[in-house]
This record gives sequence, C-alpha cells and structure tokens, in this order.
Amino acid sequence: MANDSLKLDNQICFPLYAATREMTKRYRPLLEELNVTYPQYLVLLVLWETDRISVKALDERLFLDSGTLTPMLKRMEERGLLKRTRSKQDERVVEVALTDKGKQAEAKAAQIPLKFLEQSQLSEEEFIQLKRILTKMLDQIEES
Amino acid sequence: MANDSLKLDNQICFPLYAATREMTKRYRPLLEELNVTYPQYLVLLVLWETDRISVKALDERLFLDSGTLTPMLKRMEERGLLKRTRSKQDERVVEVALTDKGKQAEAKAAQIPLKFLEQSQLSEEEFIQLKRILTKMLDQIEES
DNA sequence: GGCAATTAAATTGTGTAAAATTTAATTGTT
DNA sequence: AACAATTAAATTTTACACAATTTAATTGCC
Repeated sequence: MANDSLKLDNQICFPLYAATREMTKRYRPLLEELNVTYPQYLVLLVLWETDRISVKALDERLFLDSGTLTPMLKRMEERGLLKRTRSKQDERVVEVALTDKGKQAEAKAAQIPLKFLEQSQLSEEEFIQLKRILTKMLDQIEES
Repeated sequence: MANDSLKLDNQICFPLYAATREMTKRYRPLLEELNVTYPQYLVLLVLWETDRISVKALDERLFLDSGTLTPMLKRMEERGLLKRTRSKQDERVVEVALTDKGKQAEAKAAQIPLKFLEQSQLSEEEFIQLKRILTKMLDQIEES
C-alpha cells in the first residue's frame, strides 16, 4: 500500500455510490404498490408537477438521456401509467403525459416521502446539509 | 400538485442519485488509462489493500453481490488485471488475486484521487461532512 | 456415517446507465 | 427553394445492479 489516498476507507465517492444503491433498495418496498422502480418514480414526480413534458425536457430535469429514458418510458407506457405521442408542431419531439392511472398513482404515493424519512435515522440538520452539499456538486456539473 | 413532499426539488434522494451518476462520469476520463469502470476501480482499490480476497468478502466490502461481481470479475480477468481461482480448502469459494499487470496499475492510479478532488469545488469541510453523513447512512443499513 | 440445512458462486431475468451512431425532422443561410 | 447544419429520439453496444433461482460443496446433527 504505497498510497493512503487509494485506500477504500479514504474514498469520498465510495460511500456516495454505496449509499445511493442502498437508498434505492430502501425505496423498493415503498414503490411496490405503484409497481415502479426508483428512476420510474422520479419520472412520475416530474409528471405530477407538469402533466406533459418532452423527452428532452425530462432529460434536462433528471439528467437521464434518451438511451435510458426511451426504453423506460416505453415500459411505463405498457403498464398504463403514461402515454407517448409525437408533437404535432415538431415531429422530432416525443411528449409524455400521464394517463388517469398515472394521475391516480399520486394519491397512492402521498405517504412515500414521509415513510422513507421515518425509516432513516439522519437528523433534520443532516438532511439539510446533505442536500445542500449534493446540490452544490450538481450545480457545478451543470455549469460545465 | 396536492403534496409538496412529492415535488422533485424537495427530494433528498434525487440529488444523491444524480450526484452519484455525475461522479462516476467525472471518474471516467481519469480511469481511461487503466481501462476500467468505476465499480471495477473499487475492486482494484480493495485488491491493492489485500492482494487476495474471496468473492464473498468482496461482496461484504463493496455491497455488491455475486450477480454483479461474477461477470465483472470475469471481464477484469479477461483484461489481465486479476486471476480467479477456486479455493483448495473450500471448493465453493472463488478467490480473486491481482496479476502483475493489476499490481502495476496501482502506480498509474496514484494520482487519480488528487485529480478528482482538484476538479471538485467542495471545501475540505464539506467533504468531511458529506462523508460523515453518508457513512452514517451506510452504518444503519449494515446493522439491519 | 447419512442426510438435511446451510453456504458460496453462478445463472437467469428485468431494468437501468451512458457513449456512440443512426434516423428523421427542422432551421439557417445563401 | 436548396441544402448543410442542427436537433430530438431511437437504436446499438457494453456494463452494471439486484432479486430469485440453481448448482455444488460443506457442515451440523442425529
């Protein structure tokens, strides 16, 4: 071991990577009723706010490109949560909109954020710090 | 929008999820010389510390199960970084050890952590807080 | 010693991720 | 109007993730 900076326990990004995977694992039982994955849940969060959005705009909101979104949105369409339609104004654009089932899922999801927070043992203060630091990381990246 | 707790901007886990993906994207050019992905780099970090380890122990260290590790370790073996061998004492166990090429990669990697930190604009203080909070999240999970 | 229970990897199936390329539609410029 | 450049999705390829199942080896218990 020539170099302490290469020790796993000294890495900052490893806990980031591991905590993210454990977080999505914790979400899984909460999302079971909706029958969606965590990334699909993020799409629903956006659609519950906007109701109708292009794939491009979803990409900008979630930082997920069409290579990820296209098959994911097709799966969600198959499950009846949303509808994909080509824009009339610009045929290149695919717009995504919730179905009634997708809209109704919001009520089922209402308790998810609280349930998740209850499970977690971080303090309010720690959540605020965590979010502030991660958002700062993301802001830098958006700039570049 | 019936429920503010379902707003994307109010989620704590979304910045966690997004920052992790952006982090691995930032690592990619740094790992190019080694010709490994970020998860493969984590395996190398462990092996540079221990030289020889079972798949099971790797799982415990990285929280990645055999479904992920087996194909990943096979790819790394194909690229000549490590060798997989069945244990003589217990034929169920597969042990992973670095090749000379894998060992030599450590020298090439020596500058990676510093280069990554230089790119980032978080303060020393923020790094310490971030790591502390994420490690706390992970500790809870290990307990359960 | 025999055999059920346990354990370690591997396999299977589904679902992300993201780089790179392709296809099709639109826009800007001459 | 013509056509090169740009743009939005889709596709292709490679590589994770992880739940669930299978296979093979080992251990525990009678």
